Amino acid sequence: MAGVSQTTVSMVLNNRTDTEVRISPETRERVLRVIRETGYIADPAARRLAERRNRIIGVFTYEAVFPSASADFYHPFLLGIEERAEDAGCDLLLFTSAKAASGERRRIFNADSRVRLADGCVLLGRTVDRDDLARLLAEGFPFISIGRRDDAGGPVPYVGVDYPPAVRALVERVKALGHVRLAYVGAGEGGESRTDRMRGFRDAAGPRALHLPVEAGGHGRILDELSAAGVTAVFVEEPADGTALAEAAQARGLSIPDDLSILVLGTPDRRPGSTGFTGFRIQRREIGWRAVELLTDVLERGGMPQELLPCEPVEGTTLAAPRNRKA
Amino acid sequence: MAGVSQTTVSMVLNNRTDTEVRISPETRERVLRVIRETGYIADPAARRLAERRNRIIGVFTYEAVFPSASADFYHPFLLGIEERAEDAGCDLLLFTSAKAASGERRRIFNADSRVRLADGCVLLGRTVDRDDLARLLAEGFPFISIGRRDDAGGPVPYVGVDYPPAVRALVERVKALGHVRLAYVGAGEGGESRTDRMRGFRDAAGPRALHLPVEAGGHGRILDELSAAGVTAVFVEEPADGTALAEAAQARGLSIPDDLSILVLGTPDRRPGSTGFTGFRIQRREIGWRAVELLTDVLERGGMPQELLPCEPVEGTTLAAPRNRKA
DNA sequence: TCAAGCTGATAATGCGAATTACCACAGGGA
DNA sequence: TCCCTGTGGTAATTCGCATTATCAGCTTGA
Repeated sequence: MAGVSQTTVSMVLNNRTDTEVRISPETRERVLRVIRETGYIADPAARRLAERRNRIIGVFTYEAVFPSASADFYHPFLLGIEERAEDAGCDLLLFTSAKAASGERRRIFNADSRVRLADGCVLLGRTVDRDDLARLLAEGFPFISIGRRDDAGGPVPYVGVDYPPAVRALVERVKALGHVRLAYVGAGEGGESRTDRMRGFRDAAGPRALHLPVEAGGHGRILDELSAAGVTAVFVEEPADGTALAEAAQARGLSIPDDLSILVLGTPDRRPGSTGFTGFRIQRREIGWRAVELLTDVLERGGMPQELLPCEPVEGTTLAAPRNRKA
Repeated sequence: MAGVSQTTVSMVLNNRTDTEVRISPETRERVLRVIRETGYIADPAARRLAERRNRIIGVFTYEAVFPSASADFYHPFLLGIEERAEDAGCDLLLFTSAKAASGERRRIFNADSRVRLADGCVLLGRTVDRDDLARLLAEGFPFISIGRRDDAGGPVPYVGVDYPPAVRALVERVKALGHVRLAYVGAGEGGESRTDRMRGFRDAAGPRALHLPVEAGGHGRILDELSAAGVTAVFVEEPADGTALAEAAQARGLSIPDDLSILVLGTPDRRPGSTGFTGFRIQRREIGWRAVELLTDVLERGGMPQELLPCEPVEGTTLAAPRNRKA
C-alpha cells in the first residue's frame, strides 16, 4: 500500500535505525501513515517465531488458581506477578490446560504443552515436581520457582521465604520469655518450605524438642501430648492447624496464651474474628513481584538467581510468658 | 532419527489417518517411539502459525485483575473461566501488557497487541470500550463479552445478567408488601448493566418513582430526600452504596427494615458481619463458565450468541412491610 | 573515465510446524 | 511389454514476520 517492500515495513515498525538498512524520512513517514490508517498489527505468532521472543510470561501452577481453596494462597503472589508484568509490558499465560487427562495432576511438559510460547515461566506451588524441574533445567528454559527448591540435577533458580532465621528468632524470643518446653506441630517434611521451618526450629530449640506430626482431627490428642510433656509454647507449621489447635484448647477451657502460647509459622488466614496469632507473615506479593523481576533479568542477561526474602514479624496475641514464671 | 521425513512425523503426531497420505503401522510406531524417547514437543508458535489455532483463550480486562479492589469482582468470573478452560484443554492468556503508556487505560488493540495469539477472547469489565468492540467485530475476531453490550456497529456476542425481570420481580414483591413510595439510588446509566437495572425498576415502579444519583459522601443527604418524599423502600444499584446507606441510617437511629427497606441489585460484599441485604445475587461463576463454553462454540461453529442468565434471589433481612401498614 | 563509497531500498532466507503436490515402486490385468 | 492402480512415502510450499545479503543509482576524488 505504501509502495515499498515488506522489509522496509518491518524496518520501520521495529525502528531499526542502527543496521545496514537505511530508510529515508519520507519513506518512513509514508509507511507509518499507512500503518496508522489501516491499524496494522503484526501477527504475534509469526513474530515470536522469527524473533524467538514474545513478552509473554508463563505462570504454572499445579492446581487451579481461582477456586477459593487455593485462591487465598495464590492470590497475593499473582497480585505481585501481575503488577510487575504490567510494568514490564508482558502478558501472562496461565497453563490451565496442563492436565494430561482429567483427574490427573498438571504437568509442565505434556504432548502439546504451550510452555515454550512464553519467554520464561514462573512456577508457583507448595511443592513442585522434581522431574519437571530437572527437565526445565536440562532444556535451559528460563524460569523462576516461587519458593526455595533443592537441587534437581542442578541448582534451581528461585525466590522464596527465608524461614530458618525467622523461626529461630521466634524461638529465641519465646525462650527469652521463660518458656523451656517447646514443641513443633506439623509434618516438618514434604516440601522445602516445611523442612526449612523445621530446621529453623531445631536449630534454636535443640534436637530433643518435641515434634508432633498432625493427623486428621487429632488436635485434641496433640493437646494431650503437649500437656503431658509440659509444653508451654507450640510452634505450628500450618496456620490452619494453629486455628484448630486454638479452638480445641478453648473447648477444654485452656486459655491462650496464658496456659499455652501458640506461634504460627506462616501467613494466617485473614478472616475477621479469627485469632490474631503471633508469628510472622510471608510477603507473598513482594515475592511474586520479585519473581517476575528476576525472570526478566534472566531473560536479558542470564544467570541463576536464588533469593530468600525475610518474613515480616506479626505481634499477635497468642504469646505470653509461661504461667509458672508469671506466678 | 527415525529415518523418515518431517512430513511423516507431522502426520504421525497429528494422527492424520484420513488424508491422501498413508503411513504404515511399523513406520508410525517407529516415529512414536523416537518421540517418546526424546520427549519431543512441537513449537507452539510455529504450530499456531501453520494451524491458525492455538487452544489459547485470551482474557481481557480493563483493570488489573488481582488487586483487592477489583479482585472481589473479577474473581468469581475467573473461577468459572478457568474451570471451563481447563476442561476444554485451553490455556488462558491475560493481557496485562495492554496499557499503551503507564497511567493510561488498557486497550485491546495497541501497537504490539498479542490478542491475536489467542483463538478467541473473553472481555471482562463493568464497561467496555466501544471502539474496541467495533474493531473486534469488524475484524471478525472471535470473542464473548461478559455482560450485555449494546450494538457497536453490529450485534455483540455476550453472556450477561438478566437484570430487568429480576428487578421487576423485586419491585413487585415490595409493592405487594404494601410499599407505595419507592426510590432508585444509583446512576442508572454509564454501562449496560446499570441501564438494565434502571429499566427494570422503571418498568415496575413507574416513570415517576424517585431516582437519586449518588454523589460522593452524600448518603446522609440521600436519606433526607428519601424521608422528605416519604419513601419506604429503596432499590440500590451498587451494593457498596447499600452498605453506606444502611450505616448512615443506623447513625441517625433509623431501623432497617422497619423504617426503611433496602433492596440491593447485585451481589453484596461477602464480608462477615456486614448487613444481609435482600435482593439478588449475580451468578458470576456460572457466567464465566458459560462465556468460555460459548466462545469455544463460536470457534468451532461460529454464531453470535447472546445470553442472559437469571439472578439468584437472596432473602436477606432488609425488607419488611412499611410501618403504616404494620401499625 | 573509472573505481570506490555512500544511500536507499529490495530479494532471499530462516523460524518450525502443517499441508499439498508429487513420485517411486509393486502388483495385476490386457 | 505396457499401462494402470494402489501403497507409502517425500519434496516443495505456506503461514507472517525478522534478518541478512545484495543491488541499483548517484557522488566524489584521482
